[in-house]
Amino acid sequence: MLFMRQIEAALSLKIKTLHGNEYFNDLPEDLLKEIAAHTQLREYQRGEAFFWEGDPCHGLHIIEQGSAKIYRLSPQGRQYIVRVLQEGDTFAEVPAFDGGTNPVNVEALEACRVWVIEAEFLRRLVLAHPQFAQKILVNFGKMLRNMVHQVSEMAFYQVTHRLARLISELPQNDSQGRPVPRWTQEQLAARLGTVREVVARSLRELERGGAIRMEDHCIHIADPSALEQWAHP
Amino acid sequence: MLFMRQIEAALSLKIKTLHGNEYFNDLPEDLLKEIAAHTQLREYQRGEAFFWEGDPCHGLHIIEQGSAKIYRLSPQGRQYIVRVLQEGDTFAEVPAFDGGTNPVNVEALEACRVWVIEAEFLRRLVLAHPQFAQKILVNFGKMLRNMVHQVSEMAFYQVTHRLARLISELPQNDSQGRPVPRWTQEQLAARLGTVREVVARSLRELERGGAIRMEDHCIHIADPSALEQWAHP
DNA sequence: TAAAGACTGTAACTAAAGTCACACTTCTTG
DNA sequence: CAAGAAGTGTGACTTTAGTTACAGTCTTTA
Repeated sequence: MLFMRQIEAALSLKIKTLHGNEYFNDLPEDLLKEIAAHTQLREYQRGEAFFWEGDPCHGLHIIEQGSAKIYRLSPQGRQYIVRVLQEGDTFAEVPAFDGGTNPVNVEALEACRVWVIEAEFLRRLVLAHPQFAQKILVNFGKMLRNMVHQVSEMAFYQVTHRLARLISELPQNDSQGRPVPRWTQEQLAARLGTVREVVARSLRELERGGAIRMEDHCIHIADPSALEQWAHP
Repeated sequence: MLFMRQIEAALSLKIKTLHGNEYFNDLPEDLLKEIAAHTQLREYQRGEAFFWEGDPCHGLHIIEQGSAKIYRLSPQGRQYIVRVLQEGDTFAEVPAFDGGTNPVNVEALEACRVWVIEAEFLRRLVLAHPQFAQKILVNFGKMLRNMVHQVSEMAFYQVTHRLARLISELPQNDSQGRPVPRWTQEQLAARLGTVREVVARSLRELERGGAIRMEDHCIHIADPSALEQWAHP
């Protein structure tokens, strides 16, 4: 059994992190100090759950190090990955601000360090600092646009097209330029809302068409314009 | 060719409407008066577009009368209905608050009267009145939860199950208790992300199973628990 | 009220997605 | 380093979804 670990962190480190975050980067120094007092650093192992769907929400999360997946499970045990989180990404905004339970599961893909800012405190912050509220609002808008895109893509396109689009959008490196871990076929399938075998089939189809090339199980884009043809039919 | 019509509306009517809306119902009277000055009433015919995807946003919309659909179109011309709007519903919050273009198309299903509140003015309002911002935030959260649900339902369940769920959630009457217009098979299909013929097939399947009964093309729930079985497999 | 348009029902067929089975190849990790 | 776990490749098969086609019905509306 694995357990999340709470880490001691210096005030200065907390403030530095907040400074680097899109939500907090232009708030006054003394306010950051106050926020820092409601911020904790946590550590998770690969495969460990941050929280489960239906859990009460701990707070707003910011990934300091590592990566994670946001996903839902069907009653039959199938997984759908809503989003993959990289360093610097924030998540759990929705329950943090509406006070409801977590709508999704989140699990570490690699060992992770994560900042958690108390939800209750943030809701007070929103009421005191409207320009902060506005940033959250804009980000919620971005997420909603994204979701509308995701759901209509699922409705319109078949697996090979969605796979082509996913491949062409996969980041090769994280924000510090280090390579990100490659996706397994199982993960690609869960991201696309299908099963592993179908992804394998679609990969072969893209390879036969010359759009990609597999090299010891890594996907390389062989012909970007051919891939684009697949992605935008 | 049809054209949207701008309607003169008394200040008192505008204020009465704002009072009845979840976003504005607890703002002070003199502020409502100011908002009303930035609010217009518009009228649309059945089938007329409110706006198109990619258009700049006019403002926050509130349906005074009628119903409408929010949808996206595939390059092949397939339609996916993101949401159906009834009286009292608000929409276009996302572009109104993030200042971007409309992410979706909206079209009147019946003749509509719609209030439009200037986007530019609302963005100033958010900065001046944090409790207003918070309401928007909570509503954005509700929409995001909804979208996560929609996309994972699409990934997990097949058409007949999604159809069963849709049928069991279809409102029979609007907020004033008047019957809402029934959905065509084409519309059901667009809502579910499939095509008309498949919906027809699935309807027959649900009928053979005794969950529903068709009576001159209207869907009646014959056995609620059987329908639940289909909806939550 | 006749014609056009929108909607429904259904069958036959094709294509895409999902399931099952199993061999093979890495990676952990005791 | 050996054993197990996790991941991959692939073929055969079943099921579900999408396409095509066309007849019949109901509603507008000229």
